[in-house]
Amino acid sequence: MLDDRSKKILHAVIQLYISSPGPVGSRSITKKFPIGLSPATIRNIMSDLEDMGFLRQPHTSAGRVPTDSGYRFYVDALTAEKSDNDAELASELIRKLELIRTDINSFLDNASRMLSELSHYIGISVSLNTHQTMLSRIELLPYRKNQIAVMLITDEAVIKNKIISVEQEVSREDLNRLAGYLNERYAGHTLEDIRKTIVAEIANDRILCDGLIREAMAICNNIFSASESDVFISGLSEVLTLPDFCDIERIRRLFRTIEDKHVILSLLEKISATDGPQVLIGSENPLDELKQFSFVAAPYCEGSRPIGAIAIIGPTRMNYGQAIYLVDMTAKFITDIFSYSR
Amino acid sequence: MLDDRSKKILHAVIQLYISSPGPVGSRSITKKFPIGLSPATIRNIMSDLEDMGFLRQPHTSAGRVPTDSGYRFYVDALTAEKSDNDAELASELIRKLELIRTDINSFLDNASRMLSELSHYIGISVSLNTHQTMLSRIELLPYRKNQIAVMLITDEAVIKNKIISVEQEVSREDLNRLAGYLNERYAGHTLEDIRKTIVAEIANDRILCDGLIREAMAICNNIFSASESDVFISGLSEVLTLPDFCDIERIRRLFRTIEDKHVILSLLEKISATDGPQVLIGSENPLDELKQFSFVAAPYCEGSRPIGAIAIIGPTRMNYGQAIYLVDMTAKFITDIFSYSR
DNA sequence: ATTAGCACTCGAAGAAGGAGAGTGCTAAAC
DNA sequence: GTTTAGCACTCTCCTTCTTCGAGTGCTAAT
Repeated sequence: MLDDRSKKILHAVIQLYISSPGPVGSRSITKKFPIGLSPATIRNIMSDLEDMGFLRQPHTSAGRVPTDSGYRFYVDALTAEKSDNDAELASELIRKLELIRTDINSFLDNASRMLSELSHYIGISVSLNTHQTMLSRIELLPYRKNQIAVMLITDEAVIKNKIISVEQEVSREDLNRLAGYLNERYAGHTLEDIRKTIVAEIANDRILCDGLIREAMAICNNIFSASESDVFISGLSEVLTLPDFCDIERIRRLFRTIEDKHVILSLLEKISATDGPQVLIGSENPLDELKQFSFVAAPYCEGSRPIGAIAIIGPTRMNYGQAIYLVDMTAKFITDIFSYSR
Repeated sequence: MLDDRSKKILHAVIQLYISSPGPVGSRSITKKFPIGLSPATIRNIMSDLEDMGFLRQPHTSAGRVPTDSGYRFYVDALTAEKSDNDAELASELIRKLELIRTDINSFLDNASRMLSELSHYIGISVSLNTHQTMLSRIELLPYRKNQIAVMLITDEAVIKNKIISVEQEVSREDLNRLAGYLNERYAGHTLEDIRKTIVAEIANDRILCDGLIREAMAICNNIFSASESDVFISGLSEVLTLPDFCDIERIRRLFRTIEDKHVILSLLEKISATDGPQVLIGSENPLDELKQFSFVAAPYCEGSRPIGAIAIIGPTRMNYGQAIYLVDMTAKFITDIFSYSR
């Protein structure tokens, strides 16, 4: 659909714009890129690219700026040809990934931090709560008065623990019996299934329950009802250095949006349905508040089941090649960790 | 040291400045505050206050702005007389505090969120790792291949769990034996003490250890070495609405500083040594990057031992009365939760 | 088909000039 | 002696105007 020359010029505009913001003029292209064409010719081509919707003029007689579709075209070409990468970045990445491996307890925190440090954009990592998580074992322990400590050991790296309150005190023996029963019955099932089963049982036996069993049922219901996912966000300070973020109100809205972790979570849940790195550019983003930003995300898996995701949020004027590389490598690395430690 | 009239005027300047930034002039004081004095007299007094270091002129022929010492004087007077509070704020606070009580699992996250929502500044909450935490019980469970899940149940609300890697696989029975041994021997001791004892034992028995015991010792050392504290920060988007934060570079430095959780942690550790709400105003702050901001913090305790802290960070032009009220009430509330659930 | 030349456009940056708020000082009033 | 009115002065902020320069689109020449 685009001839080779047009493609080259589009890429040139985008690369210049990424390296420094502000409209790109025809002359600066001839200076930085050795295409054997004069500024006038380039102007004509740029005008064509504008008609096709890949470029845009902020105002008459200004240079051109990429549109979201322009970036989209660029990114698609990029992923097709697997860009060559900065060796320095690669070694830095590998060094930091090893750090993640050694501290499995806070790998999510470390991953988001690492992504933001290397990309200089916002780094995000989440553990997804797909309800497909499988229960390996459950432990119930008396905690304080009228409280029970629950430890859910799942097949993911993250152990969930929770304190729940109960109406009447339950002895350690009863807790052990209950835990034994739950393990025998539910180990190997997904949390979602267990929850459903328990709800059904409560409904059925409502009348004949004696005190302890009803208490036990309430406990189970509590345990398996809402299990939160973890969300880690780093590098908010990084994006403040970018000239793209000179408008405080825009940053505020962005921060406000991502401070609400549910939003991030549901977005990444959708994304992790497909595998490999996903890129959402500006208006492609489903959320209004994020339509001025770009989003590079990839799920990480245990086996073939996605159990979390990592992402980078930055301006649409993003170094996509680098961001995709970072996200892709990191997601694969984490997936590897889960595979080998099986 | 200050006569009554000067005090009133200082308070007037600060209150006007807090309600809207920009130098405060003598005439606006006479308009808003019914002190029976003319602008000229007030000018004279303000000039005196400037000599004493409580006020400052941004430039000749501009109004006055409070200095850090000015705020300090104001805050000291404030805490002495226990300011009367907004009834609406109070009821809102109580409503949200109840939410904290019902969800003990994420009370820190909720507390920081609540503080930022009510104050419109940055809300922070941390659980301190003072090494004085007492071990109630330890559970060891096989996790993945060559990994063990450890659950430390302490006398604080927060259960710490951790996955540690071991060199050789350890059977479930051995883990149970080890856990039993540790519980029998160390339950009731502080984590710090336990760590020291274990290090000493490793040093002593280095030569005679057989494989399993050495492995066990290594595990223990790993468990009790570094246990992280939790830090929750909310409301970064809130402060971006403030006119004080028009300088992006300043915000960036602030965000950069508080994104490094160690900094926050050590600051709050120091603060929680003394009880009751603490206020650090601008330059009183030990950290250079925070010298342009103010810090209101209070520890929460279990019994009399501080086990965490909550705080508000805002501009020096902060509504101190409200911030102190919020922090104080919240800290007391959390302390209460720990006392009653004993 | 490409390129040089040229008139034109538009924003950024700087200069100039009020307007306004507020001060400090002096002299009068209480 | 303290307080106040009056007044000249200062400094910022905002608006307007101008200039400058980068870059375009068009036309004619290559």
